[in-house]
Amino acid sequence: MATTATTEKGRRTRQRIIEATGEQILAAGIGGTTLDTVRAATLTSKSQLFHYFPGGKTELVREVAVWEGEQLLAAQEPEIHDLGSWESWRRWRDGLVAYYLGQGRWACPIGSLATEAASADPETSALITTSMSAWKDMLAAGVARMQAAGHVDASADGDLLATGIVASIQGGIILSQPERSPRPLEAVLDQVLDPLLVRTGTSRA
Amino acid sequence: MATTATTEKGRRTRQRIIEATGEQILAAGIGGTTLDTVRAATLTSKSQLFHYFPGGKTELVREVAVWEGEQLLAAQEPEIHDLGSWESWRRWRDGLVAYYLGQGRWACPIGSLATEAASADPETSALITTSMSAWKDMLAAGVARMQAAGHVDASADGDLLATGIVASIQGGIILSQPERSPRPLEAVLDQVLDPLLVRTGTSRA
DNA sequence: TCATCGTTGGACTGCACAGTCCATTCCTAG
DNA sequence: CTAGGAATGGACTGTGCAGTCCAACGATGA
Repeated sequence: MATTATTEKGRRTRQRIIEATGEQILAAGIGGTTLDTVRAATLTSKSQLFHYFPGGKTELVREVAVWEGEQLLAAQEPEIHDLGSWESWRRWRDGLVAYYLGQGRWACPIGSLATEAASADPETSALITTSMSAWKDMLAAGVARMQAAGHVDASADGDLLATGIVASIQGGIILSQPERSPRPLEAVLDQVLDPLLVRTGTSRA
Repeated sequence: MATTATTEKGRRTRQRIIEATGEQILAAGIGGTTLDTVRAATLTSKSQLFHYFPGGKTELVREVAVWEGEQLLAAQEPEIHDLGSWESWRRWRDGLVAYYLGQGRWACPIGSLATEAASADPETSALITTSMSAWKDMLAAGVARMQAAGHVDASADGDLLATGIVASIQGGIILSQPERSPRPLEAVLDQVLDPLLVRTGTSRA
């Protein structure tokens, strides 16, 4: 498999294709993204697309899924590695909302891929699940840190809580999308983060 | 516009087309649903599709969106009109999970349409928003009933809470989908319903 | 019984788009 | 400066699919 990327130049071209495709998918969905529009946006040719992605569109979409997954986590640095205090959670929350806001479009690169790929390409679907799990695990680690610090009930199921947070983000974005407003996302995030943010030292029965 | 449905027979055919299309969209997405597969599934002909839906696939999808919106609310009867007690909320919650479970596939007819249509057809997107809002409003009314009965803080923002619930459902399903398990959905639902179910120590086994 | 309108059948058109193929240019090592 | 592999250009093919068109069938009222 020495085919796909050998030269530095080649790697950059390949990366350019992935990123442009990601943007188009975010804006128009997988179905609304064609190899021709990608080609136009990247000033490449058809042969390059198949040179770097022999598996065609399917493979390209998969690479996009992986890339977006990494980007999403990267966008949450450095807070995602902290999350050991209420302040850190809040900064993380604000940063996340800002990230989606900066996206221009109210859609999660991963979430939108998830729904569309689920019924089309199981392998892409699996990649996305991996991303989601990694994300959830980092949040769960944060919850565990809160518990270790005694800020949160040790009896709470951190994994379940983290799952709820991720789900809330996804659902919040779905509702934010048509409204073109961060409100729904913020509303649901605040609700689900409540147990982490609210109890300033005192626990709520 | 007497074109679309005059006879009883015609109306039934039209409805059959809508429902079959809905099923296919749920299973394969809008992009994965073609007029030919719909034609095959309904034992109709191309001309019938365009006879009943002169606007073509676009119009058909819109009708599906409306229909699914109604179905979703209908599936929550009669609890959705109550929601004045913890028990009612719990029954509603269980019924909803059961509904999605019975769907065979972990996808919300409305939610999956939402993401895919958002970037393709603004009008369909608007229809879905309407459905979502109606849904949210009914839940908000339930919250208000809980408040009126003194079961929930009167100071809570019912509309925001309802938004959070809907968002949680959508997000929960996204995560439930690849896992093929109701867990994530249940996890997030329980978290967001917590303020409604937990208060004043009664119930919540 | 005929006339009219709704319903149905299915062949046909046109296009958008994934994927193929070969020719050409660019880069770098030797 | 040259040979070979990588990178690029772009014409071409095949097909899946939305949408068109016309011809036939069926019911209902006059």
